[in-house]
Formats: sequence, structure tokens, C-alpha cells
Amino acid sequence: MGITIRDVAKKLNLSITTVSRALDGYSDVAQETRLRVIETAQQMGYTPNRAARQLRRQRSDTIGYILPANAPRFSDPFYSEFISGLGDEAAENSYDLLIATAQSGQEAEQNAYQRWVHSRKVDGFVVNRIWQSDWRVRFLDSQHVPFVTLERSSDPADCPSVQVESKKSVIALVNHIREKGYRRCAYIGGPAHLVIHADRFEGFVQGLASNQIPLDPALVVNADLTSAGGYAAAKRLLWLPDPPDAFVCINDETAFGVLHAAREAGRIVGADLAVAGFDGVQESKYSQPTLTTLDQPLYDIARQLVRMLLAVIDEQPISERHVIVQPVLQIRESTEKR
Amino acid sequence: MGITIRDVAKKLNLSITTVSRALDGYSDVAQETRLRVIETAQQMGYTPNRAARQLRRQRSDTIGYILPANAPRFSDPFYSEFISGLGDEAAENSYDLLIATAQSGQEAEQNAYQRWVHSRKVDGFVVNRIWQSDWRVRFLDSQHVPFVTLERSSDPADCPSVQVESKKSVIALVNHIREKGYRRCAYIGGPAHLVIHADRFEGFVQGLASNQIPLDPALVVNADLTSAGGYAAAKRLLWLPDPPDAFVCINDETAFGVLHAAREAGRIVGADLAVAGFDGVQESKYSQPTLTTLDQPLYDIARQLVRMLLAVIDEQPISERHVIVQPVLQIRESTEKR
DNA sequence: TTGTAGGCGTTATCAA
DNA sequence: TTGATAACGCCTACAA
Repeated sequence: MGITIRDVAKKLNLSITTVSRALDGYSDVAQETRLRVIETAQQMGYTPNRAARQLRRQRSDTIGYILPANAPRFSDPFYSEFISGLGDEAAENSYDLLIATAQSGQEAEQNAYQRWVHSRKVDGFVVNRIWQSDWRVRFLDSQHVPFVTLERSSDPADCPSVQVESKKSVIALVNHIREKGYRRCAYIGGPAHLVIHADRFEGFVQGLASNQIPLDPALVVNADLTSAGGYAAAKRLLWLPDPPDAFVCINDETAFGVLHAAREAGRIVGADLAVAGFDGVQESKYSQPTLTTLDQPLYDIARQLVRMLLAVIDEQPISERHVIVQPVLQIRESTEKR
Repeated sequence: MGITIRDVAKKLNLSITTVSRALDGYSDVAQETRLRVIETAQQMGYTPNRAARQLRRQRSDTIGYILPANAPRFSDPFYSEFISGLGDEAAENSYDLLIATAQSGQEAEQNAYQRWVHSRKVDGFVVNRIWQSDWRVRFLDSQHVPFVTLERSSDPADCPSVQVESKKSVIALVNHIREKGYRRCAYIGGPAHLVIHADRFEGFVQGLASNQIPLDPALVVNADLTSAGGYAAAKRLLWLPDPPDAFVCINDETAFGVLHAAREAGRIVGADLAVAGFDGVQESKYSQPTLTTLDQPLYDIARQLVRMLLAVIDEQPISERHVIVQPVLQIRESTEKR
């Protein structure tokens, strides 16, 4: 069990050197030899031992992604799409994808990064859910480990990134809500240190301003990006003496929770109450009512991130270091007005 | 960059052997030496190089999971919970989790398994979405690679497994639907070769039988486990001359699609139409109406699978080779009757 | 209790 | 165009 390069060499009466080079496509090996080697290797079912290759070449052909969970047990459709993008692009380039989950900002997360960096388990990282000031960014930068981020932190490190242009998009969303005739708009965000929170909230504020709607601090709540969080927040807001008639949410999960709370409160979403999310997860098309959202092409974003990361790892030039993606406003029933 | 065991040894004026043994907790090293070694190693930020260790020990301390996607670009909340369970249990045992996505039954999937097996990239596999006759099970078994499955195939291979007891659960669900007064029940399943499809469908058939409801083949449809699939299937069924008044779906995603179709057809789910899913994803609590479903503790199941797998890898005895998990019937609004 | 030395399977350098 | 041979960093018989 476990065919090595030696076995192949022996069978062919060649040296392991020749076999190795034939397989790796070096030019200094006779065409005929190469063909024989390739064929024999294949039929013997030979695959280079990763550990040995890795040890010798000082690289692992693996990229790492440490999923920032927000609870010990969590579930968010965002990630299945994101991960499949990472995995597919990695696979197409003969890279593997190593995954861990760790609660954002906890010690376990630091340990995971440190272990993978020090043990050289991965050649680079994809990082998302960036904080405005982000330990991970500073750490990876200080260790000179290749990495790319979704969203940019304000730390000085200069790594390639994909940014989703949230601000303008949210402004457009607020305009849309205002045009529909809603006037008292709440914002349910996430943890304040998150870049997506800050960006989207800023868009929200500017959107209100340009529509001459005053910003009522009582209508701004930080939740935790989950349906349960959105539900709890909306529940409270809807019981205010002067409740909002519209909700802009940091993501779709939060919005689903709001839909539920609204219903329990006897409000008709898409008639006397508007709700909008952000992400464009599949479920937003099938919720009741269907959810107005800012759709971001997560699968493609993930692939783009991996492409950039591989370029950094291979020290190749990157044409665009900071790709900006514009989400698409999907207007659905939840922001109708009757 | 990259501190090796040599660096630590040099700094301490010890041999690398002693350092290695001190860190690995061998007994034949002086207590005092051990403490010095551990402290120095830590402060130097030493972590053993994974590739070297792996090469020497012939194991990777990594488990593999190849996610069976059903479309090139997919999204299913099932997986975020499942993956976080795998990742957490693996991490707690100092194992890493390697992930790839490949379309179920495609060549890419075979390649992925073969590569990881031959290159010894992982010590074992977790496999799910099992087929009644499953290539992966036979392959891994033939290669003597440790693996565990969620659901059992009918192949002779005897690997540990976790099984979700679907049949009885679905029968209970059908009983519930019948008690509510629904009488014309449709089943929207998945690909016919899947064990979960067969199990759940069998439960459905038996449930009908014990309630003296005839099985109408026109009301049995195979979809693809997605919302879009459920939507399309329901759309068709609701236009039949004699449409069903209840839908049992193979999973929650499918059910969400059905909810949407029902609404477009002007039917009131939870009043004149019943819909039920299977999985108990978070979203089922927040959909409109909330979804009756068979809740399976996916996170715990994933952890259990990893525990079993690690036992197989370490050649330790397993108390229960085939754990059976009973899903919990969560009765919610979607099967009410008015 | 500590150190020496060989080898895990590759790739890369150099010589033939 | 091919073949010896020396690393890569770690673990572990065996010797001291």
C-alpha cells in the first residue's frame, strides 16, 4: 500500500530522478522516456506523496480558511456558497482547501492561525468578516504569509482584497424604500467592529440624509448577523411607542428574523412595513414575502479571492489588487407598499 | 522564518533528540530539562513542521470531507452546520479538516477521492449523501482507508456509521398530517439513488398505508434537494386536475420552494394546504409560515462521526459501530389546518 | 538521562 | 539525456 516513485523507477529500470523529472514536465528528458514513465505511473496508480513533496519544496499546495463563526453552533447559507467557491477555484489549480471554524475574536481563533502559520500547514489564507482594526491582518502581514481579504481593514498591511461596494448600494436601497413611501427607517446591524457593519451603516446614514429623513438613534440596533438576533431586535423595535415602518438589515439572515417578528406583531411586510436584507442568499427568493436584498455574487467573489491569493503565493503580478464588486439591488415583495 | 527543532536544540545546547522527546512527553527526560525545553520552544514560537512529521509518522492528522454538491454553484444551510461540527470536533482532537466540493457522481469526485487517498493527504474520510450502492464506500473500503458514513449504503463494506432513523419519523409525520385532516398527500423527494430518498419515501408509503390513504403515483416526484427544485415540482403538482392538499418533502430546502409555489398558486399553507420538510435548519423557524420539519441534530451528528472516525484511525474499539439518531418532529404552522 | 544516526519520499544539484 | 546523492525536518532504535 502506497506506491512510491522508487517502485515506478524500479519497474522501468530508470533512476528516480528521471521519473521525477518526466512526471514534472522538465524538458531534459527524452520524449519517449517521458511517455513510458507517465503511462507506467498512471497504471500503477502512483501519486506523489504530499508530505514528502511538501517537505522538499517548502510548500503545501494548500490554502487555509478559518471560518469566523459567531456562535459555537451556527448555520448561515452565506458560507456554503462561499466555501464552494473557494474549493472549486482551489481544486482547479491543484490546491487543497483546509478549513477550521473558530469563534471570531476568541483565543481559539488566534491559536488556529498561529498553528497553521508556524507549522507551514498552508501556503496562504483567505480572510473574511474583517474588523475595522483586525488582528488577523496584522498578524499575517507581520509573518509575511500570503493572504487576501474580503473587505479591507484599516490596518496598514497591503494585501489584495475584494471589496463589496456597500455604501452606494445601501443608499440606493434607502432611496427605493423612501420612494415607496416609507419614512421611519430602522437599521439592524452586526457587531460594531465589523467593516461590513460600518460600511453599510454609513450608507444607511447617508441615505437617510439625502432623503431628508432624520436619523433616530433609537432605531439603530446592533445584532449578531443571525435570524435569532434579527428577530429579537425587531421584536423590541416594533414595541416602541413610535415604531419604525422600515428595516434595513445588515444581512439576509437578520432580515428573515425580522420578517418573523413583524408577522408576530401583526404587521404586513410589503404593505405597511418594509424589510430589506443584504447578501442575496438563495432563501431570499423563496421567503414569504420574497426578500428585497442587495445581491452579491458570493461564489464568484470566493473564486476571485483564491485567484488573487494564488498569484501572491506564486509571486506573480496582480493586475488589480483591490477588486470592487457592486451588489445588485433585487427589489422583491418585502419592500412593496400597499 | 520557520523555526525548526534544530534552532531550539542549539539555543539550549541539547540534541534535537532530547528536544523532540521532551516536547512529545516521553518519560526518559529529566524533569528540569523538559521544563526548559518547553519554555524555550514556546517563547521561540516553535511548532513542528507538519510535512516533516507527517512524512516520518506516515499520517497527516487531517481528515477529509468531499462535499457532494448537487450543482456547480450551490447553497444549502445544511452544510454550514455540518461542517462546523466536523471542524470543531476535529480541532479539539488536534486534527485538521480538509474540504473539497465536487458534484456528486461526477468524475471530479472520483479524482478527488483518489488523489487524497493515494497521496495520503488525509488519514480518513467522512462521507455523506450516501447512495444505495455507493462507489465511494466500495472504493475506500477496497483501499483500506478509514472512513465513516452518515447513512448506510447496501454495499458489503462494514464501516461505522450514524444513521438518522427516517422511516418511523416520516410515518409519524404522515400520521400528524392525516390527523389534521389532510387527505391527498404528495411526496417530493430527491435523486432516486440516495439512501435518504429511499428511506424517507418508504416511510411515506407506510405512513399512507397505515392511514388507509391510497398512494397516487402521480403525486410522487423526484426533485434535486434545492428550493428551486421543490418550487418547480410543486408548481406542476398544484396544477393537476386533482391536486394534493399536503406535501411531504425530502428536506427543508425543497419545502421552502414548495411554500413559495403554494403561495403563487393562491393556496394558504397551514390552512388549506400542509407542507413539511426534513432537517430542521435554522431557517425553518423563521419562514412564513414556520415549517413543520423533522429536526436532526446535525452539529452533534457531525461531531459523532468525527469521533468514530478518529477511533478507526487510532485502531481503537468503538462501542457502538452504528449509532442511530431519532429526529424530532417539530410541529409548526405549515401543517396547521383551518 | 542524553546523543548519534538512519530514513520517511521527494526534488534539486551536480556529475557522468 | 540520465543517474548518484544530498538535503527538507522530524522521529526513534540504539548506543553511550
